[in-house]
Amino acid sequence: MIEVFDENKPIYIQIMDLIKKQMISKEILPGEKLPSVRDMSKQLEVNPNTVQRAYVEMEREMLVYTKRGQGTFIVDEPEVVLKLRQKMVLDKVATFVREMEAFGFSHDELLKVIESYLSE
Amino acid sequence: MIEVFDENKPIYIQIMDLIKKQMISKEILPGEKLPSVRDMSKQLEVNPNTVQRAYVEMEREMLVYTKRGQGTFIVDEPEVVLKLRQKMVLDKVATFVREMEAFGFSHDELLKVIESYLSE
DNA sequence: ATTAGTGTATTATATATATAATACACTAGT
DNA sequence: ACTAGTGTATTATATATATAATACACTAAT
Repeated sequence: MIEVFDENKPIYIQIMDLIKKQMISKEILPGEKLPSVRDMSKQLEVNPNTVQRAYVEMEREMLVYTKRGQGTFIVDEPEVVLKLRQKMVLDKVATFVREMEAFGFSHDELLKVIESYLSE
Repeated sequence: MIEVFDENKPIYIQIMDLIKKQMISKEILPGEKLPSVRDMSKQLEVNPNTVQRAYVEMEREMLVYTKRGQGTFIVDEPEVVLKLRQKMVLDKVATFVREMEAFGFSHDELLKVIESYLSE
């Protein structure tokens, strides 16, 4: 499995994160078809059942839907993707801030660290 | 197990992260004794073997050492903790930036999102 | 010597995760 | 009707993770 987000997580979770990332960055658009379970499993060098599990979970989260015999598709409503984007961005920022605070960083220090990192 | 960092990770990894966080934020200092395997397991409501595994892994990483019959201790050299802090902070910042970029955020947008989050 | 508190080791069991191989069912195009 | 490409289901196996219960070995204090 390719490393896109975090290791030490189950592969099926990593696959879900990968697809969500593609939805958010508009690499896949509402209504578009995902690679078939078999294709995706070859692409990621992962067992088809693992991809299947990721697809089923995402269907449960109402982010994709399935047409039997045809494939699995991203939901058609762009609003859903927008909300996902907002939620994931908020989550990432909140987690980052919380963890930096846990390290003893003030908000000012935190901003400075990022700025200095970005200016390299 | 208490949720301090990330779920979807093995508990023994979460325990290691928890201790590292305490080292970095100076909640535990160089040379100090960690809670015994049995105490820690009660504190975290986790099996003793799981705590043991976390301790062994951290000894492998040279962040703690063990005196048989006495306990497990944070390394004595403050430099080691400083290096850990630098490494973990850099890692967190880099990961955060990388993931936000993957979401399609420019550096400017990224800074603005954090600033607006912090000013709430 | 005894005791209490340490780390350490062993064995068994359960659950989640991942792979593997195979089969079935639906859909679209020919 | 046939075929290729879909999702879906089943069964078996392996590995990592976590718990549980127990025992052993070392250290310090009494």
